[in-house]
Amino acid sequence: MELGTSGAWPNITADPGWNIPGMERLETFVTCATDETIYRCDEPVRYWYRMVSGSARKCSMSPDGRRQVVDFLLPGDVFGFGADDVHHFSAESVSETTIARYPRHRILELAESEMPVSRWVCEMAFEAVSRLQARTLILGHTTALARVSAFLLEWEDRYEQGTDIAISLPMSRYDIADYLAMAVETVSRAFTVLRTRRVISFCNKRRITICDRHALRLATEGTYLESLAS
Amino acid sequence: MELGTSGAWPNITADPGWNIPGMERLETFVTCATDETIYRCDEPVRYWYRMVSGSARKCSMSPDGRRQVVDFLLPGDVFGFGADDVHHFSAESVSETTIARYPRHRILELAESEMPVSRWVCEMAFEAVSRLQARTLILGHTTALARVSAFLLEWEDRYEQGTDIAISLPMSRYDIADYLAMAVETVSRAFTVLRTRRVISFCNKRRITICDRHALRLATEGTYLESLAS
DNA sequence: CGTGGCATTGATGTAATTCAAAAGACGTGG
DNA sequence: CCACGTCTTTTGAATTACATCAATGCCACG
Repeated sequence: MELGTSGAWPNITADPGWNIPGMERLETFVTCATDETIYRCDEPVRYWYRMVSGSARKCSMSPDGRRQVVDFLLPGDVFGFGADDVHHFSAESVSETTIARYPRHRILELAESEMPVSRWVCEMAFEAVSRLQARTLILGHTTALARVSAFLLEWEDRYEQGTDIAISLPMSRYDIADYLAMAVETVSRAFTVLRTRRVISFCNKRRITICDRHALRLATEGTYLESLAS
Repeated sequence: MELGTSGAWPNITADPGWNIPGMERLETFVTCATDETIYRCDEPVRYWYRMVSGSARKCSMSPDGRRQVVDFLLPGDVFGFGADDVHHFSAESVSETTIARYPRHRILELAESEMPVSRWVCEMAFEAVSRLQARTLILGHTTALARVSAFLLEWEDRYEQGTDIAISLPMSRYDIADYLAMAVETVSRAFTVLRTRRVISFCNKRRITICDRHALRLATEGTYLESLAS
């Protein structure tokens, strides 16, 4: 999945449904270092984007300065698209990232004549819907432990790491907190509880292994692992 | 917007982008009383639906019995669609409702040949995305008062009630609680705080007027109206 | 006129935020 | 290589806000 940093690009045939005729002529690749801005809120939508490697976050800023992470983006995810012609969120890279981008108006033109492109746009939208719905269910949990557990299960599910057992969390605890709408300290405490009860273990602070998947699932329901307090 | 209960149906020309050639032959109308099931979770997707009048909710049930309201549906909203062929949520009417429904496979067939239909499907998906994103921002608020205030503002925005000043909340406090992921009592207390501080006023329990829109907006940021406690 | 579902209110315990501080990770430049 | 500063993560103590339990009021409906 890692494609390197720049220069000549191999064909992206790894992503299913990705060899859409006409699309490859529209795509250009860009690379981002960590914490670079991909697009800003209120900016006109010039491109649609597809994650090739790395990870990114989609954010919203409240007038009072609070940040919300609306979505984490992983390879295969298409983002920055929609009916509207201005971005309602900003997007930033979380780690070193490569992104394919497509001029918006040319995609829309192409979608008018090319049915496969049109169908592809639909599929992308459907995927975005299901990702957002999954996210809604996570945020719907009332306790901190349930939310963090649900987040880990979602992340494990989305983050296909090949045969690797450990899963990497490229984002900071702050990012996770802003994603789950809770304080950083609470996120950290939840991780600590899960670790001390041997539900997860740390390779390092941003790499974990899920030891007891069943306990994690129970934790999302708030039944097992009652609270953060011992 | 009220179309009556059955019999001959007028042309639905009120909804923008709604006279799609070929679509009207697919649509049939159904009416629901309050709290009727439109479709169940895990059921195969036979139809896609469009709200004509009334209101509905899309729900998810946790294994432990907790309910989450994923979305409220209002006239114009299209729901129950997606790439998948089983429903991942259930849908129930909140009040007396009329719904237009379209056989799923025939829509998909039609979308293959008819570009306007394909474009329409995209538009519906985009709308669903923006609705879900708005919802995510609401759930992202940390305090109860902020969430309830954000909900009211969203609802006012979506619920176009013509020239009427008051806005009606057809759903129960339980529905709101399950939508905002909080306890019913907390929702009730938030309403009470907003009422006693003259930010909103009640016509009756399910009909309110927003008196101080500015204060409501401030409340979503958690700055004004510090807490539920006096 | 009672019954049952919905809504509100009060009292209490618990869990999460907040404030504060320390420890760990990481890079920079001496 | 180590000292230093900054950022991230963790932990502790105090406070606040929410969930829960319990009770009452409120309608609508039979």
